[in-house]
Amino acid sequence: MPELPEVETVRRGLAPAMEGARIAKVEVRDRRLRWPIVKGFEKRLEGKTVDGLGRRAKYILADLSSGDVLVMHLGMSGSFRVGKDAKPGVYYHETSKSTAHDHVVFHMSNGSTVTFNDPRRFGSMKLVPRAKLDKEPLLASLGPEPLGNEFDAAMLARACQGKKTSLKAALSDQRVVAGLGNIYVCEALYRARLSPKRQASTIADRNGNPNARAGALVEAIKAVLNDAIKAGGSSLRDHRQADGSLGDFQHHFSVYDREGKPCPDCKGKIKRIVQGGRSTFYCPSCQT
DNA sequence: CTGTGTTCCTGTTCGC
DNA sequence: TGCGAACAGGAACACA
Repeated sequence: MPELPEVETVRRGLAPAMEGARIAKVEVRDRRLRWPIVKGFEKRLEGKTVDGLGRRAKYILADLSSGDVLVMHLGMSGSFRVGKDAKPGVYYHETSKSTAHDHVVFHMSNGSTVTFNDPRRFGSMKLVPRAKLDKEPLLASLGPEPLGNEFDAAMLARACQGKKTSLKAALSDQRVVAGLGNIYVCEALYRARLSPKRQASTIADRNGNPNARAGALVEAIKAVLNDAIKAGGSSLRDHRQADGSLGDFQHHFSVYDREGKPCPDCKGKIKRIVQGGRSTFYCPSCQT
């Protein structure tokens, strides 16, 4: 659920509380995330300063004064909340009276409390020495950042060259382009007027050079991500921003979760199909 | 190597 | 109203 725009929104929400601040204490209330939080995790963080908060694909990266980087992923249901001077073990933020699923709490020296909540526990936290970050398996095979200058039609076409799989599957593959998930793949394909069922290789010629479809797709991806970040991300279900407010990009969805509703363009019915076990929403008449 | 299917998990929604 | 089934989805992993 949290895709690139949501993760970027979360990063921006955490920055005021964490950047330049020292981690005074770490409480791990449940170590069972996607991978167990390792023994010694807390001690390796306590007393260290967060020099900067960055993002790569759907990962948030906290640069620490110790030379470690804290690599965090929200999984599908992960969220952060920022509070002030919370009482340990009582409650951790004003926006919730419950500590259910509050798995990790960072008490910052500036009085802020940063709480990681994740009901489904698909999220993860891992400490990696900065010098080894480029070798980190979680990050090493990620494709280009879609909002970076280096991501263009030529690069996307090359990544899709010879691919027999669908455009939906290709864009969902983090090795092709990093940070898209089910929602923004659907929305980008709609904006580019390309069918999710189209073979991925058809955005390139036989030499891997981009055609007009590749150009349209790159522009659509960048536009939809920028629009979503501007709106503070989407908040399907209960996904909140770090300050507790709700993003509102879901009100701008053209096709996602709109089965049977009219296409904004041709007014035909939006269709839902299943690809790779996941729902795909698209307009069969506009998207070819 | 490539492409596809399975699995982890729990809150929400839906049909009876 | 209550209850079980279906569904949601990021990404590692297994497998053909």
